[in-house]
Amino acid sequence: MTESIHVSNRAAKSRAETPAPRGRKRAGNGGSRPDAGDLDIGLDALAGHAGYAVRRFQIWIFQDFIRTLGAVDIRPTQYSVMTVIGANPGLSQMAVAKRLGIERARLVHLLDSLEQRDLVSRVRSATDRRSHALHLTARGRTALAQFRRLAAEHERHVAEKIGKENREKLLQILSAFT
Amino acid sequence: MTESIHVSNRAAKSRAETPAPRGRKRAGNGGSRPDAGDLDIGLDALAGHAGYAVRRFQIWIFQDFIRTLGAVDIRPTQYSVMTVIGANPGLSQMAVAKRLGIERARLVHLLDSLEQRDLVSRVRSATDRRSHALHLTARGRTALAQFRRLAAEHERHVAEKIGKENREKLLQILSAFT
DNA sequence: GAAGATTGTTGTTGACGACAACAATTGTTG
DNA sequence: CAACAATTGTTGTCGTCAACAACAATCTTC
Repeated sequence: MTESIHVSNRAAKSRAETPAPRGRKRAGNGGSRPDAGDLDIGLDALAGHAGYAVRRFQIWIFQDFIRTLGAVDIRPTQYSVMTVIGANPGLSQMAVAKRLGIERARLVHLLDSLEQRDLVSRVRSATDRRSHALHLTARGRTALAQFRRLAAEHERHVAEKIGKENREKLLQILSAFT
Repeated sequence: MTESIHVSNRAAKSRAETPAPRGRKRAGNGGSRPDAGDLDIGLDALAGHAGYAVRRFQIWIFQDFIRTLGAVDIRPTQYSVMTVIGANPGLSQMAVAKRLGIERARLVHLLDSLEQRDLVSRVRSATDRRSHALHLTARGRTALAQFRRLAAEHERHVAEKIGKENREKLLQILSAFT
């Protein structure tokens, strides 16, 4: 009962041909998305399926995010965690996990990593000694500012890819999920 | 360099509160998406990020797909594989993998599963004995027809969720990724 | 025909979601 | 106030998935 979508920023460069309808040749492209030579395979077979389009789009968008923020080694989930903490200092792990739809068990590892890099700090809450109050470190705050600039650059890539108006329309349509 | 999105169809029913701003109470909801009580946490912190919205939307859409096709135990990737094979009989595994952006190593297991259920058959190609020509079995064809009906029902859920026009606009915007 | 490429396969690694169990701590209730 | 239930952070397990690497069998090419 689980479905995953994984993304990498490495480029594929294979160039194979279907054995059955043999004939065409084409150059490799820079991603895992089917190139023009494959699009004539079942062109409309998956059209009209929102989930498939969204899946492929997400693969692309995560690829670009990871590539654009590659220099600072920050991935989408890490960025979202730091963003939420930065906007709401003192939040508990439980609160962050619920806000982002992350398992709290998963958040533990994410915070371990961010704390090791001195970007986030866990402070025992005085009012509820079970929980940790999460804060960005000074280093984390300046780092997040840089991440935001890179993320904005990534958003520009998205706008270039699907169009500025389409991106805004998309954000509007999906605003209920943010 | 990897990012994942996982989805489950189980319902969450936790109901915790942030320790810092203590006061509110609210009822649990039926999903992992943040409920209204959490939305006031960093409301606009992640707004404007297409990737996050798309991620959350995809989680929802996969949840619904898995739930809607739960009776036939077919998940999105399996459905896409059968759809492509059904529309293009005789395709090689390599061709299907490239078309769907799946690793051929991953497709091996997917086909193992589908072949075990007698939905897909691998036939050694006569022209290229390295490759397998993929076909739907008779059972697979009738099954796929049912899957399609359920998938259509799922698409109706999407339309209910974001609006009929918004769904069509979305499909149009993301048509380049299909 | 030998060297290189392709196809399907197996196995490994890492990220991720879902669960379960646990200690520490709170809250709740009799 | 004292048992009991619930919450929080943590650890560990399981299953899914993407990315790789290596391999045998099989083309392709020179």
